Amino acid sequence: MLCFDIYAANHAFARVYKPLLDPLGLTYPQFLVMLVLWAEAPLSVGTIGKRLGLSSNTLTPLLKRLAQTGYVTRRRDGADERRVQVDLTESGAALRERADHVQQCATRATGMSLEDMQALQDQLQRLSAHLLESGRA
Amino acid sequence: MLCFDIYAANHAFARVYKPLLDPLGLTYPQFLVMLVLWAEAPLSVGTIGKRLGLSSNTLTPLLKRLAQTGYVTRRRDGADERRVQVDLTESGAALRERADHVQQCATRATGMSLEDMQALQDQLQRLSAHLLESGRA
DNA sequence: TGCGCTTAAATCGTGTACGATACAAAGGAA
DNA sequence: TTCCTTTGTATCGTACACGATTTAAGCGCA
Repeated sequence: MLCFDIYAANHAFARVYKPLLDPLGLTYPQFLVMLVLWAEAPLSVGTIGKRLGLSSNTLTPLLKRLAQTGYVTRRRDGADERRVQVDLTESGAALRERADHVQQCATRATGMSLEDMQALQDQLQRLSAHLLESGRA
Repeated sequence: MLCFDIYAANHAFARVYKPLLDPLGLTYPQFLVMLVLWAEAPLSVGTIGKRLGLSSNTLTPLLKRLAQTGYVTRRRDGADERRVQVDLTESGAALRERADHVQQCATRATGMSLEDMQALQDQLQRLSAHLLESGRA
């Protein structure tokens, strides 16, 4: 079963990342949120959720922990008081360099060439698109 | 990032399976455990864990829920009282037919040919093996 | 026989995930 | 304006996932 192998690969990645992320004070999902913010910040809770496929019920407590750790700030958008803008702190932005090293370690751990990795990513993206599409039908 | 795409694909699968599994009274992880048991039963808690990469701290409550639903039984192994043998009930074994239909729906939802799917599974299995290997080094 | 080491489950605390719901702010129609 | 609907977060309850610890059952060896 394909779902089985993806489940296993996801676990395997989480296990590779955990010892690398522990010194940074990040969990694996928190790291994924930071990846999104390093690419573009500030972002609203909802926008982060769209990028990761998560909703506020998961993100709100996660972001509160990131804020408590001191990597992000959360404040109401002045223009639209419904929105909460999440931004990087200086400390959160500075973490990016150390995170790059984490990525390199993780990439090495896959044992794959960059071309194979890119091909696999393309396949997975097509797969996800198909699965989500069929969910709406 | 590859980890990102695998994370997304795993979520996408969970979302496809949820509406299919709800009528069966199973969650996605519970379904994975049932897959293992349908392939071979009875099995000890530890053996199920090896197949799925989970330990007793996750499996014990999950198996208790499966037992409460009436799909499995849990009893101490007479030969080795440390072990708990998990076996299918009549109802749990009978569920297999309905589950086959779920698998067909999910397979269709991938939008992939059987050959492509097999190739992707092989890649993922090699990837997981590499990741787990590098974790021990 | 007895002592210690290992192994198998269970338990505990923390942190995701998610459906359902609540609630306040925004935006529109009468 | 007033009401109604939509939108963006937050909250609640249930169910994984996992590190750390606990407990009990084998097992080995002096």
